[in-house]
Amino acid sequence: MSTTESLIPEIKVILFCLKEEALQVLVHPSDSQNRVDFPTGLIEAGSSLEGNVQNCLRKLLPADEIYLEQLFTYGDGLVEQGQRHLSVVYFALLPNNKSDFTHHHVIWKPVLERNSFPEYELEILDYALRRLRYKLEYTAVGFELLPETFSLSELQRTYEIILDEPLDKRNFRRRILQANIIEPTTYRKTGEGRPAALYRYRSDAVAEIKARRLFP
Amino acid sequence: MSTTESLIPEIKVILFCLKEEALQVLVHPSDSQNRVDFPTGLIEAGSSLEGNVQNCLRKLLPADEIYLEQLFTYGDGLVEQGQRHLSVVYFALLPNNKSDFTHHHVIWKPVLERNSFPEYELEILDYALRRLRYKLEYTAVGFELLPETFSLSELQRTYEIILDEPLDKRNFRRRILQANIIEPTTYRKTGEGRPAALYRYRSDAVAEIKARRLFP
DNA sequence: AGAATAGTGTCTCTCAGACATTATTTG
DNA sequence: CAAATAATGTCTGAGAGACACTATTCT
Repeated sequence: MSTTESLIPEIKVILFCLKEEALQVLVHPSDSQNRVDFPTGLIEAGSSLEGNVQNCLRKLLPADEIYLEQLFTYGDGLVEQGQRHLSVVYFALLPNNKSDFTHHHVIWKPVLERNSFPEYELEILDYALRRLRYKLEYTAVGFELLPETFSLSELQRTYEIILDEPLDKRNFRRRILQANIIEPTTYRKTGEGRPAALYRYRSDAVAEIKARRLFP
Repeated sequence: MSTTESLIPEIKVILFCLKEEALQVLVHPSDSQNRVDFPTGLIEAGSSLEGNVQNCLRKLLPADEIYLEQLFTYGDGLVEQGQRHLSVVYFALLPNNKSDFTHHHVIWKPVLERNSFPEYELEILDYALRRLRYKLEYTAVGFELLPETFSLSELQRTYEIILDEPLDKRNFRRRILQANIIEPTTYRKTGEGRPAALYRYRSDAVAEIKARRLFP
């Protein structure tokens, strides 16, 4: 009942990225054992919540305008130094061609290495993952993890990694194409096999997807 | 950029209820025109966020343990008296047999009377409504607006009011029954027509529904 | 008997999932 | 021409939506 306790409003970001055939998250490594932590920042009253998150990320990596979504606000999370935190948690997606940077205070951790995470962080991570998987199904948010143009095979692989299950090639293509959110570009050759057509998502589909966001 | 501005964390509740064949929300009526406001409370560091919301509601009405769900956290909402608010918004559902109370600072307003609400409140309300409708589809949350036992017709009517569209009787019953979340009880007679079977939801289905909550 | 509401079953069409072969490029 | 990856179409089963009549109670 001590109303004298101060309540510190902060934001937290769960930033996902595809690296080395695995879904990874950005964390601050910690001195001892597995006390990793997600990037966190005090909320500055000067700008919007999303703005705060973008600012927080800009300090850690050289990418701007990242896909963001509010996840949940936790009020009874960590009690540290006798102070309570009110954490507004976001999740964010970083295209994999922008994930190669080095900043000595953050590293990538595969989400499947579950014992890298303390209990509380794991809970948040699981929830973020559920949301990501869920959105993937109805909103095709997978693009946000890829460069501007990509092949259907790459996109399918992205889905498979996130969902952690194999998908049927023909059914996948049918679904994606008839969702009418991507459009073809030109060709590209890799060293191996038949060249794949490259797609990008339709610029007007972005707005459409935003509008489809039931959970902004 | 003035970090000196203080940021006041608060909670807000959008409480829905079924009254007079309409979906209504609880608001503080305001002196002039249409400046209604949703119930709001400062966050006390002593208890959880949900606890804070329940406390806030207990001050306004004689009902306990109400269905709650976190909606969204707004950081750039109202700027009042030079202070910014950080509003964690919840939505809540009140069974219609508990909605008859009088408290001089709150009233019920039908959600369809859209011009009763100022712009910002309307935005929040719309979002809450979308979420409610959405959850109704996959989680059968409609029960939370009815007394403990109810007929299938009453349940269907509830759905129709919330979704604001007529539903087919046979399809509705099929869907609800095969979802396996309600069980029959005994009969009751109304003055009119054939008596309807009364149902309640399966107590073990409550846990199931909670588990199905993708968005806690 | 008439008014009022409860309760019940079938058909059709669309969509999701399983599934194997051909096409194009490189070395 | 062998290896590697891209691209393509059909069938089947399940579930959603449209639809009309019979059953039980009350006055």
